[in-house]
Amino acid sequence: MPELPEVETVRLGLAPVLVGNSFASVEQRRGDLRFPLPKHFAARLQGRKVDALDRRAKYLLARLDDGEVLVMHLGMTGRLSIDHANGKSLDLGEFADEQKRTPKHEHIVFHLADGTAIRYSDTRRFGLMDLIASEALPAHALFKGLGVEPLSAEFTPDWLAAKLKGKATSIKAALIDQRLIAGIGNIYACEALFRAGISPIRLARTLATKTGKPRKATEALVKAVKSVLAEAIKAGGSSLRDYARADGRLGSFQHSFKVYGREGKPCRKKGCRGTVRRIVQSGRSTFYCPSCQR
DNA sequence: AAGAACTCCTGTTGGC
DNA sequence: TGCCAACAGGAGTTCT
Repeated sequence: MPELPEVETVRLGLAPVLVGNSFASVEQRRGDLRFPLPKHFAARLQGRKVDALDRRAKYLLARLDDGEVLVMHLGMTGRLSIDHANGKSLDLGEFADEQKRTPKHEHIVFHLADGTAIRYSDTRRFGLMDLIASEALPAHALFKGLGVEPLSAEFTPDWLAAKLKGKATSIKAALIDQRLIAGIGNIYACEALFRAGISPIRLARTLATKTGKPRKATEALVKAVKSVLAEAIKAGGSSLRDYARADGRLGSFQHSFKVYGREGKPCRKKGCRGTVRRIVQSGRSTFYCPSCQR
């Protein structure tokens, strides 16, 4: 579900209410999400102040005043929504009387000192939360293997070519491999490849020369990845099924999709008469235009 | 050891 | 209408 732009949008929406605030209490309605929640989760959060809210890949990192970090991953259907104490929450209206504030898939509620509540719901429960000491984060299993941030200055054609050199997998699979580039998921991989005019089936190693130097296409791909992610963040992410911003508003980047979810529809590239196709690569749908993506 | 397949979980959708 | 298979912004684990 949420990829880098959606997680970043949630971070931007959450930071103003969370940073500088503290946890008055935490309601934990089950013992696990994808994995068991950490021992004494609610108790360890109680009274802690949030010093900063960061993002790494698709993880949100709430840095606490005791040196621990509240790590959150939204999985496919995880959703954080702000429930302002004064006035009604935009997200809660639908649950009005019947299910009185305990919707079926709302698993955790963070009650903040100022009366605001932050509600975490996750239908499929592929999300995760953990509490990890700040200094232990880089070496932690969840983080130590993560690749480069695609919007950072580190992500360059030279860097990418060096990583793709000799890779036998498809470029699409390489793009969503979090050990290489951290934060790209199925949608933005498809959209970036379309922008760059590169076929998702193309072998990753063909994006590098024999000596691991970038080609024209490598440069186009880096540019495409950065631009599609930046534009998606500006649009507040993409809202398809479960994703909404922390304040309940929807993102709008789904209206800018050129290939994702458009199987059988005409290619949107100027002058191209192709038709968008859907194929399956390592179990995930890939959408692309066979006529203008080579 | 790299790369692909399988797995977790629940809900929705489309075809017969 | 009902039933069932396919599919969904992810990623750790297990196979080949």
